[in-house]
Amino acid sequence: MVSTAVSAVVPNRRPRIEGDREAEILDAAVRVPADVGYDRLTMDMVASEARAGKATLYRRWQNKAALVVDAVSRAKGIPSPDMPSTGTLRGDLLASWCGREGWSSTLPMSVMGGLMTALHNDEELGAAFREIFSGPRQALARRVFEDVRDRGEIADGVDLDLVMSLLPAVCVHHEFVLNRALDDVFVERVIDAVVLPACHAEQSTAQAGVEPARTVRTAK
Amino acid sequence: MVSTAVSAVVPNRRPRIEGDREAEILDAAVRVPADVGYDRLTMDMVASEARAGKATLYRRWQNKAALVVDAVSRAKGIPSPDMPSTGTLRGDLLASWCGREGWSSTLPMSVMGGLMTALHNDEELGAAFREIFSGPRQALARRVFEDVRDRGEIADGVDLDLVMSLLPAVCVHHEFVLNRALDDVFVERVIDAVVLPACHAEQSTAQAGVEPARTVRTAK
Amino acid sequence: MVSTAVSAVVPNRRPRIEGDREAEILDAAVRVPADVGYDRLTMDMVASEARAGKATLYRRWQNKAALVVDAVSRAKGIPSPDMPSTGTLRGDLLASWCGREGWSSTLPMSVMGGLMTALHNDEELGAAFREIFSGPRQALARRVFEDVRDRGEIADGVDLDLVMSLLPAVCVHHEFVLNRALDDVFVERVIDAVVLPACHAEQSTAQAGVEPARTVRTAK
Amino acid sequence: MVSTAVSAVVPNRRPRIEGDREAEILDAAVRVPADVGYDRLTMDMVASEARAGKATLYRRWQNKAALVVDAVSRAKGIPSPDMPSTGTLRGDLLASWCGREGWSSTLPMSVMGGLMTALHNDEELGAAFREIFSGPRQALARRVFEDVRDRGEIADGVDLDLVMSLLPAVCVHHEFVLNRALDDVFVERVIDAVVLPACHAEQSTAQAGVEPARTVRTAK
DNA sequence: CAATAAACGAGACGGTACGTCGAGTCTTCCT
DNA sequence: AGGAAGACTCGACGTACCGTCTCGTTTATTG
Repeated sequence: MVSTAVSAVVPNRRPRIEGDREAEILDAAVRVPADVGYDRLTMDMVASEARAGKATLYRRWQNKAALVVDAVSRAKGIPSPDMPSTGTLRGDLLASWCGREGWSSTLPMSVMGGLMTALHNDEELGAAFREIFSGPRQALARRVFEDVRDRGEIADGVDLDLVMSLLPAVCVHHEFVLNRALDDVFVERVIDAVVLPACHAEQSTAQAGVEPARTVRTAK
Repeated sequence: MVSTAVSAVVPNRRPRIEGDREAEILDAAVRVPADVGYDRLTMDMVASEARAGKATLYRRWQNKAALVVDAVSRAKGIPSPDMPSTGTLRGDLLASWCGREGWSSTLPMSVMGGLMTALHNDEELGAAFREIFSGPRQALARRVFEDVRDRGEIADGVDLDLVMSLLPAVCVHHEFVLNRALDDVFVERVIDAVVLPACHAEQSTAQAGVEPARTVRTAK
Repeated sequence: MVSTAVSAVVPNRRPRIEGDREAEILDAAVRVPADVGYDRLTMDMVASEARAGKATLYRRWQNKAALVVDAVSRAKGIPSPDMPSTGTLRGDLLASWCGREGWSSTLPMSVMGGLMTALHNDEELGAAFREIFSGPRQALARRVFEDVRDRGEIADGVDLDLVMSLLPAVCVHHEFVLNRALDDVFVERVIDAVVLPACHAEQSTAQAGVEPARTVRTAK
Repeated sequence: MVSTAVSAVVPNRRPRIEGDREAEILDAAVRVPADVGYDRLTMDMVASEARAGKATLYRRWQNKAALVVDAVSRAKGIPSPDMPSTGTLRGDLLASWCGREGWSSTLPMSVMGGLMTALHNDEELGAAFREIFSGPRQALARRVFEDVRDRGEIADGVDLDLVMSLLPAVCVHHEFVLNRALDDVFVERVIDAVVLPACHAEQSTAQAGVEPARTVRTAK
């Protein structure tokens, strides 16, 4: 479990100024690896950058990965939930994904890449990451998409979880698998060519009549 | 550059059975980490599993990541290029993604997660990975999609590269970011709800008249 | 300088029961390490054993070694100066060294071994130790030996300081260097075979005529 | 167990030049702490002085103490067993204890003080120390004393082990407990005033008739 | 009796060294 | 000659303990 969660749940005996030092350390942790990347980042670097003892680091975070997850989450900030609607799904997506505040500006994208290993090896850490980092972002996205559906812009029967994940999925793939730079132009194209069509598609099982999937699957 | 390329281009001094030992080592490398994941895999493990000296490993591969990339590529195998067309895009996709031979069966998905770090930190390695692993798969997919387009099943103006990447993108995101298991049912749903709609969408810039993106972007 | 001196000299602002708490802590310090030895003893152990804060410990003693020196001194107790004479040197030595009250019963001999390091590295601490621990014992011994000499049992010209130190020296060597258990039988043998002969020896420089040390020393 | 013993007993699979690197490291270990003392000496210091990895140190020695014991033993050297007899016990003792080659020159006396802790806490290490360091010295001394006894210079019934230990005992006590510098003059005085009288004393149980120890011990 | 200020318990903190582990290199021996 | 075996350097990891510091909380003396 990551510290943020812990300090929120467990009422520490001595509240202290509460999270004071923690914040400084996380800042330092983000400051340091901006240029080095996750696994060239050492705990000693963070410690000396924050003028902290390593013991202090390990008292609050179980290990390096946990600290970095926390630091990255803080650095990216939780997207402001009071994002004003632009009236259309297209507008909302562009607003939240493009520009200085958008996903593209996720400064430590390289750091996230480095975390993949740890996130997959340590189930608990992965859970913390999804809770702290992905969670709020998904919640925000879901709210946006629900609003839009309620306004009738999304066809009935469309799997909200799926369409919601399209933009992140394509962007992550673009960045990590294809190793291509992400820019606003690309994001816009994806929205127009993928997300909106998926939202407007008739019920996704409509084509079942054309050709049953059974055939293929039984073939294997 | 990774060994496969090297050993293909450079005529090894000692002809030997040619690549014989290499294959054994790669097999060992896949055998070992099936359960441990990339960074719990050590070179010593591979060496002793293959009954080889570490020096031998480093003689053929520049480092651990290069070896694992090679091993994973071999293990997954290059998809057979002579996949018969089923007559529809939907059928072709289901055929190549589902079942025992499909993406879902990519055994060392956990290993790939571990490689992310290395792929991002080492540009050369990333290139090798994309060439050896992604390359053939993308080429195959491209051939399929081009065939389909030539048969008229994909609207004009659709960005082939983009729609081609949709299925992998969503699957990778599902597995790595959401940490959910991939199965044939999910793949089928994605095909129906995302890929096909994107293929049938009218020219992706058509909606520009409805509402110019400019407006929104300037708004932020 | 060690606390005992300090607290005696400086009139504490708040008189309190005066030294009350100090005694409790020293007792705790002796209680704890009975089985662990000096450097497996931690200040936290002492603190929690005494239900005291570490700050309290460091307010009274400069460091761990100072505390342990004090604790050991107290534990051993200062030998009662009113030891009755038995009429012979042999009797006095046996009386003060053997039995339950004797040196052999110096419970924290293992602790003393652990102090060696600190005593040698920290000159000030060593001085305090010699003053608090060795001092009173030497003074007592000196009084005994002087009495005995006055009674004529020790030859003139014998170096009192030297013969005084023989028994402690041999015992310490036995225990620490040879690592053999000390018991009353051994102490008695040393008295008879070493201490008494040295006391009865004619003037120790008498043999200088026999063979001058010069010869050898110049030889080097 | 300490490395010397190990490498002597266990026939290493690969003999190597045998002890090559080990010797270099021990030299470095002695070079470093000459001025700092045992516990200000760190493994990293030794490692970097010897241009060795810490892992190498820990592969050969179980811990810091074991390494230092080995290093000290080597540095002091095993006393040459072919010391020529001077014809008298007094001469032999002076020859072996005084001068540049003597005990006084035991350079790392401060280091030894630091080892006391470890020697007492770690039984195995203490045993190794006594075997490697004390052993040869005691053996040499025993040979000298036996020769002397055979020549008739030591009275019958004298406990050789005891008189043998007198000089070391008094010197160690002088140095460690009294914290006084050891010099040749002091050594000579001890020989004359303590060792020789003990050697010439009549059978050590002779005094039993004078006054039985029982009396005193029952008195307590 | 209430206010005040020192001393206190608790324990977080900076720092330093420990002992472990893995990557990648280098050496020795064997076949 | 080339490879297996494995020792080697390097450097990060996570732990332990020291001695300092900062909290709130007694506690005893004062007003």
